[in-house]
Amino acid sequence: MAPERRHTPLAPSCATPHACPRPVRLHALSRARYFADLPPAAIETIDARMRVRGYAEDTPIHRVGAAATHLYVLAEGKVKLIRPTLEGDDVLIDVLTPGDLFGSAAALGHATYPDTAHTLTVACALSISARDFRAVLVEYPQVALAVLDDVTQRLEQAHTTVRRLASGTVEHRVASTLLALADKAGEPRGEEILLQLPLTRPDLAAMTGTTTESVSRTLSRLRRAGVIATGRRWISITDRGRLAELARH
Amino acid sequence: MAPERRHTPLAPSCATPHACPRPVRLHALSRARYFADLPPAAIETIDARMRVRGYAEDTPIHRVGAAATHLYVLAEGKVKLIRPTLEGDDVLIDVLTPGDLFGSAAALGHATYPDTAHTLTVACALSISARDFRAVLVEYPQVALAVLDDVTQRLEQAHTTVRRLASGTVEHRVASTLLALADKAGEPRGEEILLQLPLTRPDLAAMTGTTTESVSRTLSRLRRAGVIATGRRWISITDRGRLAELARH
DNA sequence: CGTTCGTTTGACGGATATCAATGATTGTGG
DNA sequence: CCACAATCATTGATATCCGTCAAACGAACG
Repeated sequence: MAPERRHTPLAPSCATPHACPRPVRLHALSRARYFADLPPAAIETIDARMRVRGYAEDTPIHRVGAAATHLYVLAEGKVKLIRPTLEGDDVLIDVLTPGDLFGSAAALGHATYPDTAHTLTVACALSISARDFRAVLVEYPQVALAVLDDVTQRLEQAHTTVRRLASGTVEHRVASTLLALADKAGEPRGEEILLQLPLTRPDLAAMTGTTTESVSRTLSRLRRAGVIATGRRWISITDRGRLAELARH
Repeated sequence: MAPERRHTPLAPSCATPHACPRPVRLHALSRARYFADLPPAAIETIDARMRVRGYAEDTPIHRVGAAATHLYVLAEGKVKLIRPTLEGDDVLIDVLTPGDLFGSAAALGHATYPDTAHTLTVACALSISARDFRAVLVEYPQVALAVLDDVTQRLEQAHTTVRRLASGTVEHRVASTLLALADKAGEPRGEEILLQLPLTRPDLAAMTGTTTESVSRTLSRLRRAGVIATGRRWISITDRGRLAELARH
């Protein structure tokens, strides 16, 4: 079935944690969609108010229930947003990629974070206090508009997720979740699209509202159908068209 | 079981459609959280850029796929946001109450609306073109912050909905959906909380990701347990504590 | 009074959660 | 370099929840 068997095709998380030198910071800032259109001087000003920190793989950046003091902009790596249910199991709300804003509860005067941000890979995030953030928004209205655009887009995305979860069979949900992930964090590898995420079966189950076993069974079926290739903590999409077909019908 | 049987306890939608006189408009504007803190002069300025329209019950305000030209602020009534799945059935994404912003795709440069806004009751909405809206945001940074707060809050809400849909049985989802609705549109009626919404079983099914029949069965069970009282297009919560119990456990 | 729409209930089969065990991959320490 | 432990993934068997089909019922409206 699968042309060949590979081991961990994911690019190694070789970036050194806890090291984000100033050029990297500035680059990250200018790449973040909020600041892309600002003059370099303004970016420097904003940079002065932000702090940078690197995080190792599988590390919490902020935890649910903790005091919400800072906002974050993801500069490098992938981060998952998880929200605990009252029964103890977590739901994977969203996967963040560089440029995404998170921890925005802080800007709202919320006392605590409603969810936990957890690194999937080695990551680097910029943080800014809620007060400073609001000051920047007032000072640069175009930034406020850009942030608003981003959050609105995320809201759309969340609504799409709601639609996804509310409809269809496990196979539908898994297929369309894989497509969404491919769009967000997929990397073309010749014919296939490799999901550059160390996602486990429990992670996928938490995203699709099902169980580890059902996800495994579904992926096995898709693998036998030649639509995807999977391994330990990685998934590659070999037939995007057919996958979209399965998600839709 | 139920102490007494009532017919349509919902307050009649007696407001005259298509009539939103200027004082009502100004009141609505100042009540909308975006403009609450602005001086009256600023509110008048903004009002000048907005148009008002009344809508009859069960009427679309904007349809999915239509050109996204305007944003709306709900001034009166209740509106549901629905998004069609590719299979034809709709998913009820959110229920809007006065003060809520919707149609915000227009502000993002999206060509078309990603969802349909449909009135549940007689309603009144203010509309403003995307261009004018952005102008207002630049002119009044505090408004931009307020709007950002609102959208962020809605994002949180959407994430909560995702969590709800991704976990538990139909009974869990129905119970927690009822609680969310009670918080948003509930009206205390002595001991009980009446949901001031003409929600049908299909509507609830579209919110909880299940079928009309399953919703009906679940509600019947809850009714027999004395937790709620139901009728044609209305639901009342008689034992909020127990309902929360069912949603949690 | 009859029609219509919303709701309820029953029966049945299939999808899926659950329980349980096995297999595969990675990393660790000898 | 190998063996072991730990983690992740897979597969099977079974019970059950829930979606589907079908029919009857009740309230609202003209």
